[in-house]
Amino acid sequence: MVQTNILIIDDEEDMRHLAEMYLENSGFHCYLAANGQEGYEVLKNKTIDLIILDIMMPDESGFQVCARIREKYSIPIIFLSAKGEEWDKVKGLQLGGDDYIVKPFSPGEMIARIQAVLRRAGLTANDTQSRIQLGEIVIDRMARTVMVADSLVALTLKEFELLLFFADHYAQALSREQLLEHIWGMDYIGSLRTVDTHIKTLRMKLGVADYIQTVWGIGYKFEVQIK
Amino acid sequence: MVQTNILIIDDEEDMRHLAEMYLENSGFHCYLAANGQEGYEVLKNKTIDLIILDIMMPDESGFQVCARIREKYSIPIIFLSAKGEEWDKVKGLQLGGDDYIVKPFSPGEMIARIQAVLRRAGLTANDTQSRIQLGEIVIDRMARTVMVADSLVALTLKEFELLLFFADHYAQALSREQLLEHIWGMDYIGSLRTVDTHIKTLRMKLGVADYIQTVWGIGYKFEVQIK
DNA sequence: AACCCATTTCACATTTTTATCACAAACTAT
DNA sequence: ATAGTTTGTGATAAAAATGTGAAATGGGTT
Repeated sequence: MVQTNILIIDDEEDMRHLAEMYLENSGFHCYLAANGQEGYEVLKNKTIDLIILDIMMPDESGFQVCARIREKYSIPIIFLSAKGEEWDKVKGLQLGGDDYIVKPFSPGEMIARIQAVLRRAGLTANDTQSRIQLGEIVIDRMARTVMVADSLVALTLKEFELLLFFADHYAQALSREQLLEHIWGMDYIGSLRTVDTHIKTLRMKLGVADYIQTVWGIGYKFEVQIK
Repeated sequence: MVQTNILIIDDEEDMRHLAEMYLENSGFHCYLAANGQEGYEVLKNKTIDLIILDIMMPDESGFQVCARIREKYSIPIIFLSAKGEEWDKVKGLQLGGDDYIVKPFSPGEMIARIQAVLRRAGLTANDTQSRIQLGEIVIDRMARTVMVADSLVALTLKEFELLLFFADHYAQALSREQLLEHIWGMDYIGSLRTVDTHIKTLRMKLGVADYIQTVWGIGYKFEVQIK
């Protein structure tokens, strides 16, 4: 079984090593680069499955580096952004299968995002591709079962798909429109509030811990709470 | 009827009994050992077909136990690992036909893995391997016969193929489309509901225990129920 | 042709899921 | 604090999916 190789490009040494530590701990193998130039060298010589790329870097910005990488490679890229202000810029870009993480981030968030992106890219994120674990929740895509704290929870079709979509977009705020479009289909005509009802039942079934947070004025976000 | 004997080596009592329950429910016979030493004793005195071995154990680690077992036996071993961090160690080992399961696992996943490993290991013209046992059901691929609770049950072609496909995709939710495509052929044109009728007759013939579950909005799933 | 059996289709009963509404509660901005 | 939004939720109606008995179809055999 082949290891997943991740290239981290960030000018801050501390951040590089922090990310490396998180990732190595979860069984990924890391290559580090302090700037775009070093990154290109690694890309030339190693097989990289995913790139984590800081946006704010002195010489070339992350966006510039991304553009240059994209000339030759279609490797998924996850952006790291330091401040909230850059979010929308990243959002603005239509990045396809890619994603972005805002600092500071938790190990769990980082791993979840990476797995989600790898899953979308069709790579085997973890060996049992069928299973996703998020906190006390274990989702089995193949069996279409969900276990919460080691006991099986029965979900309906829509509930299951909702949870799966949240898992694939871990820690991202998702609008009702987005959810309806991806789970119900873009031809869905009906009330946005339908989502609310399903969120309600999902919350109930997933138990006391509030995995699904309300993002006021936007929609919902799935995240494992840190106690 | 030939029983498949499985030896479970794990220091945690709860985990031993959980695994035992899962396995006994699927028609396997289990021996339990709390450490390597106890395991060796069982191996000396009993015929074991497969070993489930926890990696993280206080005295001897699972890896050490594995090495000692391998000096004398070539019985397939499935590792149990508790944390993500150990994955890559397991990955690193070239374990041949063996496998590993990451906790927490679902009953379905465990059974599916065991079946897969047994099938791979069974390349040694051992006629027991054309047999698949799932709970009270024993399927003989070669003879194309099915026994439920030790008595022969006559299945039609489609019923048998359906059951076989379920067995080969144990604990997976399968859509009517998937079933039609693989059993009837992808050129099949007709009602999806045809599947329902065959499920109905299969359910009837397999007896009271509900092996075939309905997965609402998707299709069906074959699984031995835990009482 | 008549028969047997497996397979498919159909129609209707039953069950489960989904969508909507109305009102309560929570939040935001002034 | 107050008005105006937005979200939470229980109840209920509507829709969709499944279970099932019976009838129709089809292929092969006597």
